[in-house]
Amino acid sequence: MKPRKNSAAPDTGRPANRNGERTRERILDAAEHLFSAHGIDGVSMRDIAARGRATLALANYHFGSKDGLYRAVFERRIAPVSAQRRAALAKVLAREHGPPAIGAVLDALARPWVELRDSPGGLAYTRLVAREASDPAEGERGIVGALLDPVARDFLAAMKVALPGLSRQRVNWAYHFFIGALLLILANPQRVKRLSGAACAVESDSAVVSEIVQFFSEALAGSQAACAGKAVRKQGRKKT
Amino acid sequence: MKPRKNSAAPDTGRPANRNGERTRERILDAAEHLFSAHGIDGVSMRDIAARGRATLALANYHFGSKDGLYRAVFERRIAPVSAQRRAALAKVLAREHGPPAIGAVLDALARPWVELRDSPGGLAYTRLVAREASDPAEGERGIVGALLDPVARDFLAAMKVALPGLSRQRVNWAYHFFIGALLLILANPQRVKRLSGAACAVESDSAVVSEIVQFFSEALAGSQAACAGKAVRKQGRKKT
DNA sequence: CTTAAAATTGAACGAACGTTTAATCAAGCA
DNA sequence: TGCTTGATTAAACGTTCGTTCAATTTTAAG
Repeated sequence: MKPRKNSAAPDTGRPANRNGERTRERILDAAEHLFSAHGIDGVSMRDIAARGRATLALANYHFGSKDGLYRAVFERRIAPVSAQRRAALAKVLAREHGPPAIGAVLDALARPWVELRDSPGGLAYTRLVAREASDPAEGERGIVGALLDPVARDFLAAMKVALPGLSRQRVNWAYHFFIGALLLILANPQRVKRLSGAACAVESDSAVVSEIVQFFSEALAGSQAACAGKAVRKQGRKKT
Repeated sequence: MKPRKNSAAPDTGRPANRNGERTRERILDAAEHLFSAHGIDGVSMRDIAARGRATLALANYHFGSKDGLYRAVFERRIAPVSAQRRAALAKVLAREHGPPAIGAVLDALARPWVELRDSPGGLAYTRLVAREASDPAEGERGIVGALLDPVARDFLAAMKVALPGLSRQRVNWAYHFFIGALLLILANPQRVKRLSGAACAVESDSAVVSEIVQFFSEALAGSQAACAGKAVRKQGRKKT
């Protein structure tokens, strides 16, 4: 009678009511949009149910609680985008001659998110992820830690490989600065438009992510070259 | 009987109840802490009043409404920190020989915020500002636009002066990337700690802001040098 | 001391909140 | 056809929300 559980993989033998799946997704769409715009505490279950053309009780029936619905919104899209990021990273790391280019790593890190924005609801989802990752109370919910951190660690490791000349501290900081820049642009591009107007074309997400990747790539490549130069000048080795 | 108005400057002839001012500040302290931790919708007026050792009705008496209290929290600290930032910027721009150093501009931009964190409640305030600036609905409230944007435009102009070799687009993007990195570190350093552990010392705010300033300074100085080199090589002028 | 304004209180208002319950509907299977 | 099970509904649960009001206390001034 009562699922009351997140059925992330409904691969049970039961065919399950197809109509039920469709309403489930309608509610998820509504929740995704409203949560991303106003946060989990700024939206009521009634608002979500109404926007998803469903009953209040039905939303609780499918997701158990408001917190369950919030988590389900994240879990719905995380697998595909994480797979895309991992695949892009693997392709970058597959190069055999020399360390991977830092620009390619950063692109694999950010591009899947911005490509997600072209799909319906994708824009709202990226804003929701940005909101959650910036929330000081994020650790209590554990969503970021469970869904985003594993992939993040892979990219951190890849960045260290791509930047052998930089210290671990430097690479770590660079990662977090990069994520911070990306999240702010994803979450609130309105202020960029307000302050910079025509000087920054916020409309094209793809162009924006290219700008971020290029900026940080040049910064890190330059920093690594400077450090290598210092090392060569000081120690007289590492001529490869 | 009823003030119902924000008395930002209580310079009326009336001395006003001294005890009233103290409770006002107690309520503001409580609101600052709770709003920064859970957002405006994640906290009730009752929670705030209780933490400020005041009555629920008293909080509404002093600030009119929940939204008024939220705005009052921002307005209480914005003047000093903005003055500090403007003073620091003026000192940087006062140098007569050559354009100002970009690192000094960025330091004047970020340092007052991190210094604010040493005062009681300052840490909560910076997190609250970061939360508000990252909120997609920030434009509707207008707090950022009214209190933060004016100073931001001054720093944007100063950055263009400090980086004459870079295009306006590039400088604008750099500003927003810098703010994004800064806001994420201010709002949620827990994830940095979780992912990078001992590699990133999040404990010292001053060290963190130095790291950000250094990273972006080197990136921008390097980018400008590269562009200048290209220009010299291509066009053969601008030898000063 | 008197008095008016400011500060503070307890109590209540109606509305909205998340959650639950019991009943009904729709479908696949025996 | 009956039966089982998931999907869906209307209604209500008790709680908490922001706001308001009338009354009281505190303060500063005449």
